[in-house]
Amino acid sequence: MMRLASSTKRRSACPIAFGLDLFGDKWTLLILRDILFFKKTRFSDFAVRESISTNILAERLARLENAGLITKQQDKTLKNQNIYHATEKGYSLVPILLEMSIWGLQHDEQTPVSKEFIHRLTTEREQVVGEIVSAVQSGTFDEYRVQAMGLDLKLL
Amino acid sequence: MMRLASSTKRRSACPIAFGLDLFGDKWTLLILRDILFFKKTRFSDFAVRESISTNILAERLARLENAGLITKQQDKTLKNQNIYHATEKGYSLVPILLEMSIWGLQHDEQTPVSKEFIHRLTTEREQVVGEIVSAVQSGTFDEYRVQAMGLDLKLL
DNA sequence: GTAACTAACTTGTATTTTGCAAGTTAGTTA
DNA sequence: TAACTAACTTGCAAAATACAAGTTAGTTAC
Repeated sequence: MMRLASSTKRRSACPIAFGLDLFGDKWTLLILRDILFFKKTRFSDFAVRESISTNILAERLARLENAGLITKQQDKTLKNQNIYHATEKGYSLVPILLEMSIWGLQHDEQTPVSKEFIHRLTTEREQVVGEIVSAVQSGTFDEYRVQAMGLDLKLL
Repeated sequence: MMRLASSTKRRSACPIAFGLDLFGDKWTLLILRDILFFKKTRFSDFAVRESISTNILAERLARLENAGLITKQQDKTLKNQNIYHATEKGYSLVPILLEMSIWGLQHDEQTPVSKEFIHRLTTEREQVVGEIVSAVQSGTFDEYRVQAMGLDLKLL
């Protein structure tokens, strides 16, 4: 009942509006967070923490694939499962997600992240960002969260 | 019919989700764009380009004020008008908006911004970001857009 | 080989949010 | 003082979201 050439809607020539037309909702960036930061690959693993509805998830994944941010491929051995990966265009959203993470960490009074880490974020920001990017790239972000950010694994 | 302590909804401990709970929609960041980048101050000037509905605008402004990102004050001389300004917390969203702008400029094939500027954005990113921040701070962003980005004033 | 199981959706429907048009109101201008 | 205006508010149709349940191709256990 939708999914046109994606060129249908275009509110203005503003680059921010352009982005928001694609990911300006409560869910899209959380799905991308899981794909980009946590290397999740399967339908049933996305935005589980926030309990996304499966119909919304399916719609967003289709939209992201359509926009060229992610790819969907059938698992070679387990053919009833699909594997989602970010494309290069998808990876280009990392800086936005990083800034949003930093902002949230600095303004969420209830964050479970350690005060020390948040302090480092303001005093040695570039250093910390570098660490996060490295951890994400090497696939050790989960460990980094526990060790550097003081998070409990149970908190996901 | 709403507007509770804003602590009502909280999907997860994720800092990105924390941000999205506040500005995860198609309009909030456009209003902040106008306040932060274009120094707009009045109700009827926000997101005009994208023709926001007045009820949505009113609701978002109330939410932003409630969250401490903007302030609302009555104009001293023209008492039928209100003036909105960003707080320090509001200004802290600039990095996110900047990243979103950069992303949009680099991926919107129909952007009216000059190819030269977009090229500079990839080759001398930090330099360009510095220029933008300076232009915004000095209140000359409109001129900067015309001169450096090759935009027509009519495009707003 | 077949019954139970499961990942990945799809469908139906109630609820919420958004969009659009029109109305209101305090304060301003002619 | 009558016309005008900024800043909303209200009413309602349309779209998006949430929640529960159903479907289906493919996998696993026996």
